[in-house]
Amino acid sequence: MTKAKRLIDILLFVSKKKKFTAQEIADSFHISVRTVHRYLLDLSDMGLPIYAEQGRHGGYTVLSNAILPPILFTEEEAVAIFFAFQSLHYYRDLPFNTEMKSVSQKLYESLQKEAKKKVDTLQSYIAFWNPKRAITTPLLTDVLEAIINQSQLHIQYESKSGITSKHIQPIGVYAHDGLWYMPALLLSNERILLFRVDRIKGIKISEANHKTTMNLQQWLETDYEPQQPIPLYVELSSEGVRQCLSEPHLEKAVVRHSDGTGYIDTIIDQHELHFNSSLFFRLGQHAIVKEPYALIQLIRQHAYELLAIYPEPIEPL
Amino acid sequence: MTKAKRLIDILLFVSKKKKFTAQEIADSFHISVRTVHRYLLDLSDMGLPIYAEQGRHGGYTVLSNAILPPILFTEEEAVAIFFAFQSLHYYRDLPFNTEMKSVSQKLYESLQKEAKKKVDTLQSYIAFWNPKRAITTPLLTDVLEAIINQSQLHIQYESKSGITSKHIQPIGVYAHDGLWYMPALLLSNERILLFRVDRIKGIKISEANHKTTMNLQQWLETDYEPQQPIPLYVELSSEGVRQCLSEPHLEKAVVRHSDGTGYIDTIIDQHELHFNSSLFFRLGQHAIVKEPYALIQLIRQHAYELLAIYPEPIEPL
DNA sequence: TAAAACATGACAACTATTGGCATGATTAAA
DNA sequence: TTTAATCATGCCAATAGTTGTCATGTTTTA
Repeated sequence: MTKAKRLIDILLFVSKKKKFTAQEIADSFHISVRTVHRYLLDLSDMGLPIYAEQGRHGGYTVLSNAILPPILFTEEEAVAIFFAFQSLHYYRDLPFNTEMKSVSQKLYESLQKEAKKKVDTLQSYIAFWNPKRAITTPLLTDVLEAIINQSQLHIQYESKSGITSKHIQPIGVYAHDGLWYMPALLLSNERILLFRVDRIKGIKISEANHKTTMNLQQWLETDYEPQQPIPLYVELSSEGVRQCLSEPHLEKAVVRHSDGTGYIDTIIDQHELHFNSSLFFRLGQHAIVKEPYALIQLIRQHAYELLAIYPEPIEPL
Repeated sequence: MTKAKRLIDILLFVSKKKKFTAQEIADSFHISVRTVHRYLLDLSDMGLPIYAEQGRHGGYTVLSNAILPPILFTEEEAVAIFFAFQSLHYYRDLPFNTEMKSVSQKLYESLQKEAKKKVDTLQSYIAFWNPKRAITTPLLTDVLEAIINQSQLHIQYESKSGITSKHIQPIGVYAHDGLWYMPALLLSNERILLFRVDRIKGIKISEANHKTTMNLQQWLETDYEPQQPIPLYVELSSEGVRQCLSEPHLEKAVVRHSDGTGYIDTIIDQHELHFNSSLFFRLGQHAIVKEPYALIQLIRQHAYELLAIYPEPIEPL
């Protein structure tokens, strides 16, 4: 076992060092240069992408990035990795795409027949679907890099009012429903805004300035405390209950009676009114809003607006 | 290198066989029993969970599942695996949860300081968010197993009309927006329906009957051919364009003028009318429906219904 | 009690690895 | 042009590691 261990040690050493001479290795490991040559030949045979340059100032160069010591996985673990990769299948722009391919290949080759079959089955019966959008996110990788380095950014952003320039400190990125979002601190007024990465049209990286705010986890888990709290009370039919349970921002507030019907009794923010009016419009008689009056008014107003846009036809036929 | 190779061969052999005697290995590999004992000691030292039972009918037993030959990963590849696992972080019920944990641990231990830091950063700046629902999907693993075995199922399903029993042949499962869905062939009338796995309240597995229909990939990629096609024509303000581009089922149909405004000109199915009416209600003046008349009527009708539900208050104040 | 298994030690025979030396090829700088 | 630094490869004796055989124990079950 002594040689194998040595080989692994040297593998790790050289894959990290990238460029070196045989003499250096010999000195580091207290072995002869002749043996180093033999070892490197072995590693090369084992698949390490290494090449040598002849002559003065020559030496060996390893092409791959730093390599981890060999790891033993169980079949189940390999399947779990495939499963996780599967979950990203429907994203269009992804960092680490090439790496995931090479991992898949290495793993798949090592699997035995049955396990290969299991993976194949898995991939044909499980998916993590999200709308495979026509929208591309070409700047995702750049944004990601900037975020990991905690840089501040100047971005060109496409919003309602056209393309504007913004100076921001990103908090992180997250994917949701097939799109990538980036909450960031707007440095001009110290407010946190949410950007869609596909709407970023240009990036310029400023020097890192380490203005620590919150991290992404915190941001995602904030239970946005309503700044202008308004009580919401809605009576639900059983179908209304079913539908509202599928609305992330409301599901926790749904109370269910034994007969299947139920109600919502919670506090929402002023800003959510508009969003909710759209929901309760859709639900119609399955959700009767009792409070707040503002929401009822909003729904009514919407209804009137629409009736104005779509007037009674002259020839109804 | 000869011994290491042997050891790996034996490792794979025994991890697959699980229970065996030293003599069996000796015969299989044409080596002496004494050497087998020595090898097994080596494997045990290397971390293979193996134990021996003494006495007649004794022998060795390997505790882990089948093990893959050692694999070399680059740091980048390890990071890619973490990244993929990250994407599943917001799911509540997942198969392979324990395996993913053990993989993470093995990988993380092998990483060097810098790479560890990189992974840590990654996890605090990237997320794949989906509504971390209160809804649990306890039967997911069972459903999954049934699907992989291509079994037919009798399920207790909670639908609009209460809990009913259905005899189905699942096509697959997929996750979307934090919930798990299962398209399946309803055997009573040969139609394909979509079930929500969290609404399955009970499962009974029938014998596999291999009634091949379509696979999940096909199902997801079907561009549901409209059975009752209706032309849809909508004029959009620039804000309307922006919003409709975020609607998966419409985005491909949005045409943009140079001034930012645009229009939708496509064919939809009769069944999608109701869904669209809700969308275009929300957009109000940002999206003016010109065709079909049925959709306009639906929006008007909705508006009237709501006005009936929420009548003009007696004291408007 | 005998048989079937693991556990471990000793040792000679065998095999693989190592280091040292020699030779050659290639390259860049003196 | 020469020299020094480097990889590449072959040979061989010294050294180190591995193997098989035999011996001796222990544990468990028929």
